[in-house]
Amino acid sequence: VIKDSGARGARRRRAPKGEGVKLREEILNAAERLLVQTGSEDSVSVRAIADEVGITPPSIYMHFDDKESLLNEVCERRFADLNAAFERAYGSEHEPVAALRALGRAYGEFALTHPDHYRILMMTTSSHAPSEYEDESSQGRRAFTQLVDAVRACIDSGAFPPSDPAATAVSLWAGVHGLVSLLITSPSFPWPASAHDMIENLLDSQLRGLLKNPADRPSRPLG
Amino acid sequence: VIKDSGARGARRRRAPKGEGVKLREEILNAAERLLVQTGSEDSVSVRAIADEVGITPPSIYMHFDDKESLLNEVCERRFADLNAAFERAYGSEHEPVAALRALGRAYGEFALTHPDHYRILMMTTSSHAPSEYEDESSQGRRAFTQLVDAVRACIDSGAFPPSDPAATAVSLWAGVHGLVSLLITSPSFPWPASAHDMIENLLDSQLRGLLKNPADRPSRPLG
DNA sequence: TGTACATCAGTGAACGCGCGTTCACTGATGTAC
DNA sequence: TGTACATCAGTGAACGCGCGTTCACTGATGTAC
Repeated sequence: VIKDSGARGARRRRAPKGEGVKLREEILNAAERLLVQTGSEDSVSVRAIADEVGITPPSIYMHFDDKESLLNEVCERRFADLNAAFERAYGSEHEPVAALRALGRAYGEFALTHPDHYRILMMTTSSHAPSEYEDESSQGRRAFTQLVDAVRACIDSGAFPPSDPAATAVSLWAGVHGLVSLLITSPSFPWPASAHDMIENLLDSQLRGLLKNPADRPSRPLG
Repeated sequence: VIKDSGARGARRRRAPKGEGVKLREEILNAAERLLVQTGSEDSVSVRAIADEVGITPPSIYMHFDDKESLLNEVCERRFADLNAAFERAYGSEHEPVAALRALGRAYGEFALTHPDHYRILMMTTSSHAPSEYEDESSQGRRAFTQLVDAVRACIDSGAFPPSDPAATAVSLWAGVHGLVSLLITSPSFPWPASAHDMIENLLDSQLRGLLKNPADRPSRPLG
């Protein structure tokens, strides 16, 4: 049996000195691509990643200690994206409540645009990120801190009555997270409206519940 | 090597005629026990279940077509429990808003008492229950219908303004589901309060956002 | 410009593992006589 | 009450599979002379 020397069988050109980082990057991208395609962490095997890149499995270990640290890095990268989206959204509004709402919308959009990343980041007890939240500087902590700050701004402006901003932030986070994670988990559920409309409806009623004077709210039809 | 004939090595007494159902039940219980202990569907292998029961793996196939239908049955059983808890909670209150609140509380309690079942039921895209919600008579559908009915009662009583009860039910479901699923997924997150307090706080602000006249609400301290 | 050589990115083969499932079988239970 | 026999619940061994990881190696790249 003679191996054909086409693209499939071709041996990878060895990376020149100092360009090993390139392959490392390629591996991360491939892992991410597979995660999106299969939608399950379990299907992303070291072998599959190597195949996707066009290298052999052992090569992975030149660039990563083990599978866990590889996936860990993929996740941190995506969390950084979420933070970027948060900053864009928050910067786009000046009124504190509107800015808070923009955060909620951005969060939901992020989740529904990257459902597979979202599932891995937020819907699994990731063994490979044991101290995700313990590390003050982690991307996850940064995102939550920004949400708390946004709630505090609403309290400071007098739009919300005084209360623990962290507790309120948790309620808001819970609402949007709950909705998007249900949408991701159960797409075949008979949802009463589009994802977008349900997110807006949820933010409506959540923010109304938080306002000091609900009559102040920017009016939106409900019925 | 002589096998000791103690409890370990003892061959199982063959079930007498008509009592095959007993072993079937034992298998389901063992699968459930393992699910709770390991907290992961992946660790519940056919071999582990057989071991837990004290039989050999092939015996499983006398009672179930395959692993999938076994796990499917375990899940439906737990959903039935949720429905029972719903009925108890709803029956315990006569005022519609209080009854709705009782449902929310019961849901959260169910999730936090059986976190591993909850994860499997509500936090994974269960390949083994593809038509969970399409089947009108499924336990999952029953639970959601009860929630919608409770919301409708609030609207009918005049406590909530007229709106689509299903859409409002989704918002409430999202909130409590979001909170408990975050608690389950990220126990090491620096939560600002106890699970119980956060659920109450969430229900407070959610219900306040839904009431026609928020001043009517049963007063609870917030600060 | 030409040659010998060190480096080290990537390879090929293999390891031990646990998985779901199958198959021909064993042997206690219950029945027919 | 005693014996021959059919049933069928549960067994033991094996199947093929994909997994993460290891190891000694190969051979193109880049360098020293």
